[in-house]
Amino acid sequence: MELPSKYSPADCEGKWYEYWMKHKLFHSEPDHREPYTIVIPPPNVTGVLHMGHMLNNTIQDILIRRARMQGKNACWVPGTDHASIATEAKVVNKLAAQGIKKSDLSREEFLKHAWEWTEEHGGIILKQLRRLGASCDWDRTAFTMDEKRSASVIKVFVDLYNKGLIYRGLRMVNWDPKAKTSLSNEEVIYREEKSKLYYLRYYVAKDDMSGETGAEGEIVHRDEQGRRYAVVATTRPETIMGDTAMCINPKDPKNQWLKGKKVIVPLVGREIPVIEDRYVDIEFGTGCLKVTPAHDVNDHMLGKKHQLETIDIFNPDATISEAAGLYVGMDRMEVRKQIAIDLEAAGLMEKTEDYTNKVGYSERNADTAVEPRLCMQWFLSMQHFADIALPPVMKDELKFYPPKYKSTYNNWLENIQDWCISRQLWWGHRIPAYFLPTEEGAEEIFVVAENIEEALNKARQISGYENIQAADLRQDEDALDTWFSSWLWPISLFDGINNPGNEEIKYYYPTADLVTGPDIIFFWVARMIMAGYEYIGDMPFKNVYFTGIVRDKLGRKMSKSLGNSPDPIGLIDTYGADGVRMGMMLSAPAGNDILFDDALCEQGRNFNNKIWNAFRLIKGWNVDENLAQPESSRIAVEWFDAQLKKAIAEMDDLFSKYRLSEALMCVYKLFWDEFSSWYLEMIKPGYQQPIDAITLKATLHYFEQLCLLLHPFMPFITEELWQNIEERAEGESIMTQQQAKVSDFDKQIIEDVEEIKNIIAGIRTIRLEKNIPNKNVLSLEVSGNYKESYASVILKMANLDKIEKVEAKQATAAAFMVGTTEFSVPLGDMIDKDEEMKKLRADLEYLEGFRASILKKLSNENFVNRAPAAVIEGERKKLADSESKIKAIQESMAALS
RNA sequence: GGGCGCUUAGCUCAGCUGGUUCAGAGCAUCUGCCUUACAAGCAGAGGGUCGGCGGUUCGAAUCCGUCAGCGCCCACCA
Repeated sequence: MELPSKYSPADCEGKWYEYWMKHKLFHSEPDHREPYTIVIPPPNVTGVLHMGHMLNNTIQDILIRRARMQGKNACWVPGTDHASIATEAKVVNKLAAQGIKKSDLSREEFLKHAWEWTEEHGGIILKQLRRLGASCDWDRTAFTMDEKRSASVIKVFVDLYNKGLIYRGLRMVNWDPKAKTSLSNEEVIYREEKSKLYYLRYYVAKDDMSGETGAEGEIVHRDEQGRRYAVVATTRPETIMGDTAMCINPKDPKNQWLKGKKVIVPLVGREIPVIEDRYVDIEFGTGCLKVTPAHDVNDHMLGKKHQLETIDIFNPDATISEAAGLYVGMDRMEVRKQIAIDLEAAGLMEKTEDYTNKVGYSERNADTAVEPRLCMQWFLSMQHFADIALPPVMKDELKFYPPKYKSTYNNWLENIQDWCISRQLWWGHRIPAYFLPTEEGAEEIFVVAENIEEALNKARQISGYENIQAADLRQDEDALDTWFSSWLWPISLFDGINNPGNEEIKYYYPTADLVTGPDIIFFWVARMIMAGYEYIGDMPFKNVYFTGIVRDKLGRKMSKSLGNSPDPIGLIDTYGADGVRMGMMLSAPAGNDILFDDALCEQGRNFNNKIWNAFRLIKGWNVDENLAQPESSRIAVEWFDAQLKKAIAEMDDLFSKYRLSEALMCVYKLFWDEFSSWYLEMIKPGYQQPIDAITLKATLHYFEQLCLLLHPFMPFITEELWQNIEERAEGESIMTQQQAKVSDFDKQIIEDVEEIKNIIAGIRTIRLEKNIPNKNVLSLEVSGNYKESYASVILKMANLDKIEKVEAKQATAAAFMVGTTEFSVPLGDMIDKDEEMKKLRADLEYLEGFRASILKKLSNENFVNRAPAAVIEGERKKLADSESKIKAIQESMAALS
């Protein structure tokens, strides 16, 4: 068989993925084996693969493939999320491009467009995951809005409502004026922004202009006519139309004179009372606060406390409403500019100052500032859920990797606020609440039920509505927050809501690991834990692996606007899926941000070639059944066995700690350094010479074992090579082979060979320094002890003709030390005495310094008296070693001169 | 304002229940090699007083304090 010298991913990847699919190797059914389940964090149905997905899914695939190769029944369930607000926004934009306005469509018409869009773009991302090699059980592909998942959501809503945990109320919520929907607190991102602080004049109403000077410390403003006014500092002058009070701190000496007065809202001319509340910070601005109960969370709180009127001056799209009386129809941002000009012109603007404050933005509409708005919404009471979800994490029953996120989690749950679950959107699960017809202005009456029939039944039990018909019921227009379906994901995927206690949920739940980003710890992770305990009574997953954020090599977030986000599929085309997977993993310790660089994929690709070429070498050998196994090969085989077992133990430990990049590095070094650079060189027959059967068999076995260890990281090339190690039956795959289990190994031989390697390296260094080609045969002389039983390996690896024990080294030999033994290579007149002397002197100097420092330590009474015996013993040994080395060097120097 | 975390070779990071597995790894760099597995490679080499200062200790990258810089999360100062 003739193999090319470079591995070609394109020739292998598609082929083997199809093979795996054809033989249903990703599919899982409950059986007697231990289950190992991962549910994918469902990407947005219309999304495309980005680097974050690549990282996340590479990790999941590594975990799932490894579990499979350890005899577990591995099940990785894929799916997509309907992402209500994001998808709806995309559909709205697409329709707008076609000249269709959402407001011109009925709900049904809009949903038809949305489904079309979903079907057109849906699942692209899942197809892309196949290029990565993701071994998902595609037969189980789910969608958060498919039939089962939708039924689960509705059932849970009704259940929680019946439990009294869901309620409806008029609250101040975060309002996205672009999407015209409410948002949960978690969906608001605060950004620091440069703005202005406007100081406005609020004249005192019906001012008698008395009170020449107030009490001590009072500050009374007067204009040219002597009229008194208060100054209010605000960042939002456009909301003054909604002012219904001015508030001062009752203890504020500056503003005592305002007590009990009324002031006039500038421009608007309305009189509002001055109220007193200790909420107001005396030190901030002038100590006077304008109160706009409809448009600020704190003002709303003040409004309720002091029974203030609420004037909502905004329309849902944040243009000014009729109620404002001024600037009606204008956008809030425009009004801010205009009103500043008008206030200035009217002499009502005292001054402006530059100011930095935090403005909330919608997570999905990054350019739209969120507006606090009072409206009727549905909420989920969270205290109950916090109570059940906090302890298991704090007690490490459910583990977080890295554990630092426990504090974040704890912090959020201890300050939990109710979850606003309704969204004024159409794309999503419609809230199963049905309103009964009522008189205009009367309190609303509704029933919550899984479907219209049940709703009708419930409605008919309400007095006065015994004869109500389905057509009289009006379902709530709102949809549920996307996360209200995602939080059920680990349960609903196995139909555990609709069909509690079914075989699948019993078998696959709790899942093993969740792999996700820390950015959705509140949105999703915490809420899944809540739903898990509420509905199954158990954790949804045993471990959470938080990945970092993928950044570019300069540490910047990847973003479209920066153009620093590589196209994942393009990367796979260039470096191969295995190369890219390795590139991702090489720099991804759990929880750390990863600084992605193409060079890492290149390293991955290079590693592929290394593996490929090692295989070419082994495959190229001819076996001679009559050939005896050389001693050096016997040692090599024995040594590598230990080395392999050692690495397996290390990897096992690293995997148990979710240190995947270190596990990869471990097998990387095992393959490249130990196997390729040492083992293969030790057993390599001379050019065109045959190899003995025992060594070849062992080597093929080791190669296969290495492939098994590498497979979770690089599935394609390992399958390709595994299939070529020997003839395999159709349907067989490396995927389903079992990796070797951890076992004891010979530590001594590893230690011994390390010493032998040092001797070989010493000789190689001499060759390099003296410019002696590898093919020139040298001899080695030893003064002292060394592991003679390994002589055959040294002879072969260093190309020596003999190793002789001598009393003292020859004057014309280049020497080096390994441990306390001196080795030398006689070089005759090739030696440069001065050069050699210089080197020896430097070594001597270093050793003498070293000895001095130990002597100093050992003569320190405190040290000798207090340090443990073992430590002192160690120091004594160091001293003895250094002294024998010094002696050897002095002898060499004497011989040279 | 509250909380969490980070600072170790040029880069990315490991080590942090104190002492020969303590100064490490990978990449990058430098030197010499196109030696028939691999130049996407081989063989060698150099490189850090572990952010600053103070303390505890016989002994500190490791524990304590403090300062500086960086990052993240939470919070209603207009």
